[in-house]
This record gives sequence, C-alpha cells and structure tokens, in this order.
Amino acid sequence: MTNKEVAELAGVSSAAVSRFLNGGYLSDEKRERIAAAIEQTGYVPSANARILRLKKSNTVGVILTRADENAMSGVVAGIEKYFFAGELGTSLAYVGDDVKEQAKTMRSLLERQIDGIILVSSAPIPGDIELYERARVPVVVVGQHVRDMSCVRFDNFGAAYDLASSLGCKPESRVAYIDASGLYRSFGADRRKGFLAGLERLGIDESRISVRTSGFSVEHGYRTVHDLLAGRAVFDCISCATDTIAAGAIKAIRERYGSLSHARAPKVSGFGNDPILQAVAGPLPTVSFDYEECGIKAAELMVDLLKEGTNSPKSLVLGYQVVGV
Amino acid sequence: MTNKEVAELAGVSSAAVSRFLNGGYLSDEKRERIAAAIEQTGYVPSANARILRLKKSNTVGVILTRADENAMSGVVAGIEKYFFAGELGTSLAYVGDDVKEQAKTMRSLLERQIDGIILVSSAPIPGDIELYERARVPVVVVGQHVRDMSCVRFDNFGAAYDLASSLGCKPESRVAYIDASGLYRSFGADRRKGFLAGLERLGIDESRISVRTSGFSVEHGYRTVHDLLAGRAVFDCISCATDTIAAGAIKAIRERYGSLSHARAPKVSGFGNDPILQAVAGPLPTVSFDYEECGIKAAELMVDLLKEGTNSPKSLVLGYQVVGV
DNA sequence: TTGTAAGCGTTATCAG
DNA sequence: CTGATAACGCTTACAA
Repeated sequence: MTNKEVAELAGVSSAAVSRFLNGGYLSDEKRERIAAAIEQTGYVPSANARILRLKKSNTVGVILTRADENAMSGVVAGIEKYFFAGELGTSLAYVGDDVKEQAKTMRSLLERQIDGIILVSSAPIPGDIELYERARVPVVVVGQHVRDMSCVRFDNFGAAYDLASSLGCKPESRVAYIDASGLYRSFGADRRKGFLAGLERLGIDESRISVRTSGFSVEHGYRTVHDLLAGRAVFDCISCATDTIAAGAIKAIRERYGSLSHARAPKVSGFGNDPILQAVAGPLPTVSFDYEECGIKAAELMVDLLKEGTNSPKSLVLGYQVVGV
Repeated sequence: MTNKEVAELAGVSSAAVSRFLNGGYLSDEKRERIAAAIEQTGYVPSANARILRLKKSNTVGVILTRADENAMSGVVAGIEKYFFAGELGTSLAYVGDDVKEQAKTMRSLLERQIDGIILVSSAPIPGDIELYERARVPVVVVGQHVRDMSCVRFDNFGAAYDLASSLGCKPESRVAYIDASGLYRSFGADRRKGFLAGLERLGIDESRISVRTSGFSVEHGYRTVHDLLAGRAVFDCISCATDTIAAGAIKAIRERYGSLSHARAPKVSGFGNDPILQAVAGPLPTVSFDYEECGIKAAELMVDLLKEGTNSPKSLVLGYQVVGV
C-alpha cells in the first residue's frame, strides 16, 4: 500500500496525503476523505522512502553490550522516556564481546542513516574506538570514560571510597578486595582504586590488605574467595567489585565458617544492589545506581550534540547511593 | 557520500559499484579501483535506498517486553546466532507495559519494512493481539501461547509438575504455593496448575494446600509469605512462582524462624534458576530454562514462516531442567 | 488550498 | 563484462 494508492482512493493527490501525514495545508473535507482511506486500507507509510528523501531518520542508534545486562533495561527506559517527548526514536542493537560483531552492528546502524549513537558499554571497547570516532554522527558513551568522546558514567571511584568508609573497618582490620577483571575500567580499576583510597584514609596499612582478581560470575567469586580463605588468613571484611561476585564470596564464607554470623566470618560488601542478594543475604553494604537517570542524561546529551552540531565532547558523572550499611 | 560519487572517483558507473557491493560481474581491475575508492571515502551505502528499491529489508523486528528481562539477553543472543548464518538482521525494540507504547513500536517497525516480528512477551498482550494479527508480516510470539499465532514457549506446566514431585512432600505435608499475578499465563496459571497437579499425584489433599497470589518483586514475595506465616500455620514447603518471589519468601522465613535450617522452617522452591539466589540460599529447587535455545527456535520458526509465506501458525514447546534438588 | 514533478540512493533490466 | 536508465515511495518547491 502506497501514498499514491491512498490518494487515488481518496480522490486527491499524493501530495495531499503527505500533507495529511505531516500536517500541512489541507481542507477539512479532504482531511476526512484521506483519513477514511487510510483507515480502510491500513496504509503504513514507508519510513525508508521518507528517510531517503529527508536524509535524516530522527532515530538514534543504541548499542547495548552484554556486560551491562543489569543496567540495560533501566538505561533504555530512560533514553526512550526523554526522546519520547521530542520526536526522536531509538533503534536498539545488542552486541556480545566480539569485535567483528560490534563493527557489523555499527555499520548496519550507520547504513540506516541514524542521527547519532549511544553506546552503552562498560566493557573495553574493541577496535580502539576508531570505529566510533570515524562515525559521521555524534556518539555518547555510557558506562565509562573514553578520551575525546562524550560520556555519561557513574562515579565508581567515589562510590567505592564511601563504601570503604562505611564498613566499620579500623586501622588494625584485615581487609580483602575482590577485583573484577582489570580490563573493565568502571567495574575494575575505578572501584578498586576508590576502595583502596577509602581504606587508606581509615589508616589501614597496605600490608593488611589483600587484593584478588576474579571474573564476573558467581562461580568466579566463589573460587577466588574459597582460595583466599583456604590459608590461615582471617579477614574482617571482604569487599567485592560486584554483587554477583559477592554472592560467590558469601557461598565460600558459609562453607568455610558454617554461617555468615560466625565470629570469625568476614563481613561482605558488594556493588550494584541486586534485590535478590539484598533480601537473602542482607543487610549487605552495596552501591545503588539510578540507571534510568543515566539513560535520561545520555539522551539529553545526545540531543545537545545533535543541536549544536559541534564535536566538542562533553562528559557527565552521575552520583550513587550506598545502601545496606 | 553516495554510490555515484564513489563511481566517479573510481572511473566506473554506479551500476558497477552496486555490483561490487552485491557480487555481480566485474573485472578484477575495476574491482580494485572501486575497493580503493570506497576505502578512501569511507562510503557507507544507504540501507534506506536499498530497502526502498528491494521492498524487503531482510530484517526481523524483535519486540522485548520488560517482564521478560531475565530472558531477554539469552533470547536475543539465540536469535542473532541463528540469523547470523543467513542474511537476516534484527531490529530490536523495548516496550514497557503501556498499550500505546506497544502500538507505537509496532508501527515504527512496520514502517521500516521489516519482514517479520518476534514478540518476546510473557506479559498479557494488550490491544487484544489484533495489532499483531493485522500486521502484514509473520509474527512469532515467544513466552506464551496465543491462539492462531505461531508461538515458542517453555513447558511451564510440566516443569512445575516435576518440581512438585521432587520436593519430597508426603501426603501429610502442608504446602503453600505463591502464585505470580494471574494475568501472566506462563508465570502464573501454567506454573500454578502444574504444581497443583504434581501435588495431587503425590496424594496431598487440597485442604493441606494454601495458594497465595503475589506480585513479581522481592518485596511482594516477602509480604505475602510474611502474612502467610503470621498465623499458627506451619508449612513443610513453600513453592514460589519465580526466584525473585522465592528470595522474598526466604527473607520472611528467616525472620520468622531465625534461620532456614530451623526445624520448622519450610523448604523453599523457586523458578528461573537465578545464580545469585542459588549461591546464597542454595541448594534451592528451581527450574532452569535455556533461553538461547528458545531464541534459536524462534528464529528458525520465523525463517520457516518467511520461506513458506503461509499463515498457518506453528507452535513449539521447549523443555526445562529441574535443578537444586 | 491544491496538484505536478523532481529527486533522494539503490538495484535490476536491457542493450551494448 | 559494462553502462544508461527506470523505478522504488516519499516530500517539497513551484506553479496554479
């Protein structure tokens, strides 16, 4: 079904139908006839033809990476909430960790004449970010800081710093930090550095701190903490880079000490405020982020970039809430 | 940057460039010149123009609903895995529970000339499914059975039936089932009925079974079970429609009895195999689904429908695994 | 207020 | 093997 066919049925020109759709000059009489014809035929205009003609899709591509699974739903909701008010739409795409896949996804978005790209990724960006720099459209990265690009991210350093301060550790405490893969800046280095800085402020000597690196799964966390506790070492606190890792840690601690409330069992903290973990193992100190706000800010930033047409990158750091202490 | 510009630069016709892109007759010499020109200019062909011309996008729209957050990532991975082999791509869209939003999303997909729609939704479908029936393209529903439509779903009834059988309940046991909102067929009625059928087979009289309905959040589960345990009633087992609800149940039981291992504390079961819950509160009987396989099957079914061009709906029910017993 | 017609970037047909 | 050309469905001057 096309423009022209609807026009014939309504006894008007195709231009009139177009005006009807886009709000141009039109007599009420024709307006009604066209409305009737559209209703009758179930006509759906072709976005492709429109975009081809306009050279603008009013659509922003959103690339979601697997690593940000928890945040995805909230971030997308935020983005769409903000765009909904304007006339922008989104075109979503998932990518795994594969470099080629990410390149292919970018390409397919670019082919569709999207006006901008929001890349939601805490994972290291493959292909040396060039891929995104070369895009002829503005790019907003959500979840990490990338040099010379516009970014929206959470203050992981600050959150970890505050978290460390709220665990009730004393200078003589023995503390372990379970780091997430070093390749992930936000989840890894930022949180670790913030946490260690927090411990330093508390006057805890480095010699009393153990840092271990774990993968992202529950199983990884379990193994890491299991091994950590296998020796004679006793910890007052084991702080984990994510709630998932913390879940593994808790399992290991239960096995080692029989119960979390055992006198020598270390206190555990996480990151991410998983509601299930909080219910079952809480109260557990952790950090909560507002993903929807993050999405809104990213969308706002994108609209700014789209308006200005400038390339000067702008960055934004969002807050956090320490909970469960 | 367009076809034509690249052609001029390479000193060939635009048709040659098109052939280069789509693999038609072309001398090696021109092939090289065109490749160089494309590389040099960073030319990206316009998908819109191609789709307009071809009247076919080779793209399947995938609508993801909020209620299926857990399954989303796996299902999408499965779909893309299958499509990747062929020449199909996906165009993703999230929707909340809002009817209008869903209609708007459908429309925008249809406007882009997608070849089919995969609707991933366990939630009740608003707008009386008409919206999807009217679409001129094949539709596959994932997560629930809808009359006269092609569906891929899990055997929730069977899973709940088996789960009931594996809890070690005896005819004299006192059992509670915490149902999820009745509006959700798969999570609600299917699981409840399967579970009750399983109990019946074990010879447990209805009078010994309590059914309560809860919302989907941890908090809902907590409140429901809290209230259930507030009276004098003692249960051998509390079975929950989802792991999230089970997490709330566990919290309530801990509060009531001090510990899950208290002599009178009921055994808990869930649904969904959340790794965090399993680590922290396990072993906990629950059901595991293979979402990626589900995505693959849905994609496969879509390809079938696309090929056949027929409208006769085909349905598929996938298996499950009872774990943590 | 309305219709005509050009052109957006592709691909496919057809003649060379 | 190659190039000119028409057509895909839409919007927008421009002319009426």
